[in-house]
Amino acid sequence: MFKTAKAEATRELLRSTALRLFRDDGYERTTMRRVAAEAGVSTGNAYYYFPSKDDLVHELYREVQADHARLVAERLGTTPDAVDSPRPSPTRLEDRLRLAWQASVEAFEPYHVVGTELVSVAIRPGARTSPFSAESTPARTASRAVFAEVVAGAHDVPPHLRADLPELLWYGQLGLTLFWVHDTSPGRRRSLALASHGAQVVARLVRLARLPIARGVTDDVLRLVRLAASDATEGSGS
Amino acid sequence: MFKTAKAEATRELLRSTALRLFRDDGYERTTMRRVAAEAGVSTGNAYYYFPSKDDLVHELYREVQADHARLVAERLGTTPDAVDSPRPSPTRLEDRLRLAWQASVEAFEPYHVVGTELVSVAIRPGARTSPFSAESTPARTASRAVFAEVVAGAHDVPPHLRADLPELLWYGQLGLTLFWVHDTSPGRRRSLALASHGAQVVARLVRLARLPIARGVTDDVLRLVRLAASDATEGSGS
DNA sequence: TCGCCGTTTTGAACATGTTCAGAATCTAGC
DNA sequence: GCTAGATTCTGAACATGTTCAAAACGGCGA
Repeated sequence: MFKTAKAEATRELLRSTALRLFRDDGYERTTMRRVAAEAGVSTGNAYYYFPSKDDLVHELYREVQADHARLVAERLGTTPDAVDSPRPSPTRLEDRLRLAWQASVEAFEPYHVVGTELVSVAIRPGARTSPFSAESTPARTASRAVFAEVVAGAHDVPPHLRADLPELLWYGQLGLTLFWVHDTSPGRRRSLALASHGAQVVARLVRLARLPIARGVTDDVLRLVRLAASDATEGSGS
Repeated sequence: MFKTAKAEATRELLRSTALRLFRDDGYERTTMRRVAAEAGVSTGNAYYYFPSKDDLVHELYREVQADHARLVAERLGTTPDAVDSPRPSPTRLEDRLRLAWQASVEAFEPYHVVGTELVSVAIRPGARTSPFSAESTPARTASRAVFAEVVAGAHDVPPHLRADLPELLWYGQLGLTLFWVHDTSPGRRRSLALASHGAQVVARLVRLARLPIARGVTDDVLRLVRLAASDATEGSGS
């Protein structure tokens, strides 16, 4: 399917229309009929390209995720064309993490009205739109890659943490998103504060993890993370 | 409304019918029409008692929450009638916490098929069925009370942690539930393991928090928890 | 140009969540 | 016992997500 150029155009028109309506009017008021009508096609045609409304939400999810990744790459100076780098990219974990988490708040901001549904839809396990499902592995991988880069470029992360820390930070991102959805403070100030203080705490804990006394608990935490991480990959096999 | 005894009976019949159907057939196949039909009343009548399908899911949420609280109370020996206590209730945080978290996996088990929707519905901020919303404060408070009791009866929790630790453990419960929803291992073995190892990690961290070196990061974590905790109470004011 | 076949599009139809005007039933006061 | 008013219940109607049989379109070989 989607062979011809016209088909691709129709699909893209539907996609952008849906995203605009989601952004401006929220989830419920964005009717499949309305999306189709505003795109100038029939209702059935929308379903030809997007099998369900959830799939349109999934497009939104991917868009926002991509925006976040782009924003972080820019600010970490990871973009290939580093022509203009007004300030050098930070190398401390705390700074890099704060930057990544706060960037997510910024990237998500235009879609705060649909945030709820975004999360609600994203959380459904069966749905192929869930970030935990096997079929959306690319999106999930991309999301985790952000934090892999955060850790990779930090000079103050001990070697034995480098492999699993990104996963842990990704869970933090999940929690931050959950908080953000419920955050009604102006400018999402509380979410930004949570991101900032969260980064500080993580950095301190990582620093502490170097000490011999912390060795035991560190190992335990890593084991726990690995246990949790194998969930999605193993659970969805059916 | 719901003045007469017959009305109360109808309401209860609808409630139990819905819960049974949710448990046996899942969310989607439990139609409002079907609930009404199997309860022997008209569709409209179901809406007289439960304004939306989400409200029926909310009943399920409350039921499961109550089951969890009851189970934990039994095993911690907190029940008023402590006539038969085969073994003394544990006083170590690790044991109490493991018990509480693992009990949640047990209590949720019958409803694993609807787990997804349970979480999905529970997470919606606007909805009065959300555990974060002001209107379901009782359920949320009850849920947190479980962990307040876990901490209260533990002999190995330093004083400066006692106030905020329950909140933190409640977040852990949230995470565990999220994991459980996606857990397809037989007997939910992975979730039980996560609960067990999680309890171990928490206990070790708490032990570590006594040391002077950990003072700084401990304070930061507590600040973070308080920041996160004020979310629900403040955000829902509108 | 014509006809074939895969691709794209249509609009009616269906099931479900939800609303609502009114019918049925019950209770209280006489 | 009887009526007025509140409570409880009904079933049709509506909007929306989704499906599907069939129409329209488009390119390609004869």
